[in-house]
Amino acid sequence: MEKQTTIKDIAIALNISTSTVSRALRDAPDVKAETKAAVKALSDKLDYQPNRLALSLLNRQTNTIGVIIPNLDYVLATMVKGIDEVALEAGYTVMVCQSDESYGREIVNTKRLLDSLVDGFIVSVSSETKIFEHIKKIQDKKIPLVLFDRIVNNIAAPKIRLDNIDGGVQATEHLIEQGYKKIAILAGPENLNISNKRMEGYLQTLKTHGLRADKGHIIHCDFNQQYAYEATKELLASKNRPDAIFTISDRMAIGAMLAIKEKGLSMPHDIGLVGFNNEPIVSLVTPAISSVEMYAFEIGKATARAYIEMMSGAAGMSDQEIIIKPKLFIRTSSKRR
Amino acid sequence: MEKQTTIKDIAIALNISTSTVSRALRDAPDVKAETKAAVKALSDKLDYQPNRLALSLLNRQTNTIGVIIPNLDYVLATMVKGIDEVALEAGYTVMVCQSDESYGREIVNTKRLLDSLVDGFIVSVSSETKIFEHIKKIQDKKIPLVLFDRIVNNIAAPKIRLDNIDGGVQATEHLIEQGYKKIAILAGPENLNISNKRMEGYLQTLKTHGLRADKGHIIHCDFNQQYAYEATKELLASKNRPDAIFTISDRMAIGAMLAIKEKGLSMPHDIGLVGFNNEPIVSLVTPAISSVEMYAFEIGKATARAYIEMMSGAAGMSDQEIIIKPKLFIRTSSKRR
DNA sequence: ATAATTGCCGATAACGTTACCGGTAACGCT
DNA sequence: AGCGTTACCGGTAACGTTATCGGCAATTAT
Repeated sequence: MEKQTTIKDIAIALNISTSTVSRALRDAPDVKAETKAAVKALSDKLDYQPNRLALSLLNRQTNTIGVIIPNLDYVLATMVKGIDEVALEAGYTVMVCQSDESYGREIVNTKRLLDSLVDGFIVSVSSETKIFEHIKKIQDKKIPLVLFDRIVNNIAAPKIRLDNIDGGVQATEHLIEQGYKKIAILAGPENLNISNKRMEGYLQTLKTHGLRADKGHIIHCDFNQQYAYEATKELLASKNRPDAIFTISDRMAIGAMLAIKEKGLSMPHDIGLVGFNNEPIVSLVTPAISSVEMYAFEIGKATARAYIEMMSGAAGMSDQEIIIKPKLFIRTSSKRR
Repeated sequence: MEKQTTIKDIAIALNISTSTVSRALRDAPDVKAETKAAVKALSDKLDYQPNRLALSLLNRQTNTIGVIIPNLDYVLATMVKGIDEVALEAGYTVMVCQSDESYGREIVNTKRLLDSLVDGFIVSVSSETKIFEHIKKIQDKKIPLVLFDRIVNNIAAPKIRLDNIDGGVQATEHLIEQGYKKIAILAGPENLNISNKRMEGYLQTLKTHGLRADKGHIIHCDFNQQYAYEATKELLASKNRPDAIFTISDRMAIGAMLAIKEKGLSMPHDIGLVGFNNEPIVSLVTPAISSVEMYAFEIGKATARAYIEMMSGAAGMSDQEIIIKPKLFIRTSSKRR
């Protein structure tokens, strides 16, 4: 709250002009060595720090990245960590705003950051978002934009995401290989792209192996353990009981596991289970749950790098799509051979 | 990247002065109604948004809160959510920086936000931080500061935290009541205040009931499932095997659970287990783990409220300490009566 | 010796906004 | 007619910083 020391304070104290102080601090060539020394000594003593607001106003850039994410669950927090690491290294400041999976909050956050606080955006859209006018508005203003994880297809921007189809393929392929025949899937909300892609991989793989997905074996439910638990209970009570379940998140896998145990069924013998995300928790429950690693930290880092590259004016970035390959980690819950 | 519409653009287009535009936009009384209407119409059309940098520079305040936290685990992410909610409501923007449990990163983050980007701080220190000069520097500059969760004792600032001692008491009291006699504790790093306070509650309660803590039953380990798993394995193999374990986090509880199961012991019969944080996961594993709820979301909201109160110049805030009471949720892992 | 260069520094404008002061015209009052 | 009041608006300075230009003295080149 106290007024910060400014370049002017130093100038007055040393009886020179602010211009000279500014130059001295930036080590400009046309300043006498002793003047430089005096300025630097005093600026250290007064603990001078340049006012970033003034600089930003002048240069029309803030060196701040606005990151908009739907929540702070394990995966997104890890991605943010990756973004943070690379961005800080490159001298950017990161501003994280959660939309809390709400379309309205996402719009408010976008608007807020848009009034000259950031000079670019890194966005992962909320599961509720179906209209993308606010995202397009960013581009209309020619403000750099990178999309990651939960991307939007019909917007031309660098996109960094997991190969979700391949994740679904790997999980399903593995279950089939282990001899499971009736594989169910617990998917997320219907309009959630990442969920649909994982399911696409699942359906593809079934088809490749001449299997057909029972309609009742495809469940959409909220990204939530409780729903997964209940959905699994129903699945297990149905007449055409599945012998394996692929869930598109680990939280859901744990919900499913609970229902399976409650029913007195054993994994991997009676039921095979594969999750997604490879959260630390999956290797600590019993049985340990097989899960698809999505390299969230890497995705975060790649996202920040793409942003930086775009800022540095690299051409042809606008439709670049970086696709990270997932990898299935096989554990007890699905290994019966 | 395109230049934003400014007040000047509107002024020129309407052939009036910037002063008038400014007044019109702020609904000042001394502007003709039709001028106001024209200005507003054009500003809507051009999608004018005031430049916050210019305003901040002028008013010497940014309406931005710098939040510095050690990581983004479940508890802290929940707290940040609480801070976010209240702060946004009150018109503040929140800037979150993770120190990644590193003293160095914490200092860098503090310095970065200090150069006029925020006008106040909300801080939870990293587990590595033992020197608090960077925190004191904030106060030296008379910049508002609120501490939460992992607070620093010898700094005079509003503090919002859990009653960690009481959490330890509740957990231990419950285990004793259930008939457990040899209760071990898995604590965190030795200099971590929140861990030590929970342990203090544990020790107090043992004493109250005439029990003595075996030295070998007090384990310090990193906030990490893997370490907890190994520590528990050792505990269970020791000659004086405990009949209950209190862990100061749920992640550690799950690590402990894994070791207990591996040893073929049953909960709650052979071993009682109580965790801390009450993360959603604990009710989804088998057996469900008793855990101390710390109301992280509430702590976050209370923190933001304290910050706002302080900013509004309320006197006598400087040493206020808000202490949230925890509550033990009893589940299968420790209920044997 | 004169011209050109170099070394060093100061003044000014600009970034976008608002607070403050001052000014003009129209109106009403005595 | 002369005065004060009101309604409305413009000009200027300021926030902290740097880019640009120009200026002066001292040094070097011709």
